[in-house]
Amino acid sequence: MNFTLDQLRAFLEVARTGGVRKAADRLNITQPAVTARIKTLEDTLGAALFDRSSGMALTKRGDALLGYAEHYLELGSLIERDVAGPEGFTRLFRMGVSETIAQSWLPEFVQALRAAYPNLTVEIDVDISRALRERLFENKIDLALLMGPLSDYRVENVALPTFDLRWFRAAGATHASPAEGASVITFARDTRPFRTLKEELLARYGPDIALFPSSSLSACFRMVAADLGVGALPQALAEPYLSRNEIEEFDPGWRPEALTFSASYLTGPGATLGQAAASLALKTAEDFHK
Amino acid sequence: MNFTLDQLRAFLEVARTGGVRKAADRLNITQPAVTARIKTLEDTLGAALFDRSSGMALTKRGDALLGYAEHYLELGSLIERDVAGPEGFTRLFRMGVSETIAQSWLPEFVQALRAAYPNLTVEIDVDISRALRERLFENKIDLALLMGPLSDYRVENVALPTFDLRWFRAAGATHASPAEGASVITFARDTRPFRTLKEELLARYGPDIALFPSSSLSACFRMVAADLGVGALPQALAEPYLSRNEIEEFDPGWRPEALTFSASYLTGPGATLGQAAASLALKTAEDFHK
DNA sequence: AGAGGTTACGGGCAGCGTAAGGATC
DNA sequence: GATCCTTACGCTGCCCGTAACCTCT
Repeated sequence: MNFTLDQLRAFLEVARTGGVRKAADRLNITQPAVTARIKTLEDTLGAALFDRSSGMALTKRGDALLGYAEHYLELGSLIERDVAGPEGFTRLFRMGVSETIAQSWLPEFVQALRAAYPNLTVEIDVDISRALRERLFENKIDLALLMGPLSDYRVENVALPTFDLRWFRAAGATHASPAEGASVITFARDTRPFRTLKEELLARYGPDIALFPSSSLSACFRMVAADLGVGALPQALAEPYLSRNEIEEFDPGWRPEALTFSASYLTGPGATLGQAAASLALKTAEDFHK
Repeated sequence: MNFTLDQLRAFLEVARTGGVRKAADRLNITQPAVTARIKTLEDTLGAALFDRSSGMALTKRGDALLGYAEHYLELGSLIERDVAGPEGFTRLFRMGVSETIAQSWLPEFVQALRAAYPNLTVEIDVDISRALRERLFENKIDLALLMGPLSDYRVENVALPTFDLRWFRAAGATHASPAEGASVITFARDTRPFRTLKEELLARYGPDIALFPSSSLSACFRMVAADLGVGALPQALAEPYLSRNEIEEFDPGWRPEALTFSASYLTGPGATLGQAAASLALKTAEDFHK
């Protein structure tokens, strides 16, 4: 009579999602592996846990196991929280990061994370915030560093320092300005800053302003330097271009509102590491912003 | 972060007994295996659990783990009790049996046990009750079928049918009787029946009665049949010798008191199987005694 | 035919026992 | 030197992923 935590996790995930395939996705293992775990668990317990005839429905015994299994995993995360040391976290930690952060203090953060948890395998996924949100809810990433807090009861948000947006243009292009019809280069379509900026520009200058969204922030800066338009971009990332004299800041009389970021993770058992990493991200970001 | 129930069991046993060696004894594995389990557990938790400098004392973290580990094992036995089926008991079940029972309904009991729990590996150890008692407290056997209830708060006793003792002599040896100085053949030295019988004989017939203790009950019967003395032996085991006309019963005017047996097991988590087996033993014994 | 679950199979790794090696009293 | 605990090592058995198979719609 010896079952493992992995088996119980697989059991719970199948019971919750109602399918072996979905459970396998969430557990990051192959689908036959989930089948095998369930089968082994059923063998060691000597009882059928699922009724396969109508699509993996819980049997009576499976239902009885449900509560115990949850209790088990809770205990596991309590141990993780109260007795495990930093070196105990030997596993994959998947982060989703929006590009603004990836371009600023992400390296320092990863370094700090690896120093604090030396056995952690860190996997980084740079994408737009909307995609990160989805991936977080799908449990495909453990921590998301993205724009704005996520308002969902399942999510814990740690507010990060904001990024001020400033106007930039190619160095010496003294007349370029949105007021004079210059194109505006900014974030990828489908992001919140893009939409608010678009509305703001429409309200201030009418419908003729062209917006060039780019999925790469550094591409934005390079396009600004090449005088393809002016940019409303994070001040914190402009320094290298400014010091190389490729771009210059200017003031058209207003600024887009600052970008708010948060470190967000799903709550519930197993969130210990997400919580710790979010705090560390906040600390790193504060150091970075002086 | 993946620890095993086996690791927690080893941890608990070392913490309780204060030694790796003793823990290994109780867990029925070698001592290096215990070391390895503890080490692996410490590695996966990334924290030292024992302070080796002064003989395996718990560290602060080890102490914190203690309560959680106990809770874990409790949950494990709850699952065993509530969701596992009979086929789930795939393990070694060690029984200690006193010879009287081994000679009577033990085969039927083992058969019934194996039918109820087909995956059980049953190990049988026939010895005198005093030795069985020790082995039970050392956790070297899971169930003891022995004489009399064990009065200890750790032990649960299920009363079994008693065995009446009768007097037997060789068939046709009409004059053999303890009153006429015949030797008395009975149980092994160091058993309770031996002592009470000895006192009784001393009180009734004086110090001249020779007592021949034998460690084998069937040897007792054969010695009686060979007219080496008379026997005070369990009636229930006499039938084959009576029907083959090798021995006969006689009445010297009194009988030793009946033997009381019990199925005894240690209480606590993990006693599910002991409890079930004890009930089954009672049922089998009652059937045997008609 | 396609989606979802199980079975077959080969490779890697973990955990056991035996045997040898410290450390501490 | 005796008593514990740990390390070394070969072996077995488990569990994963790949790939083929089954079954129901």
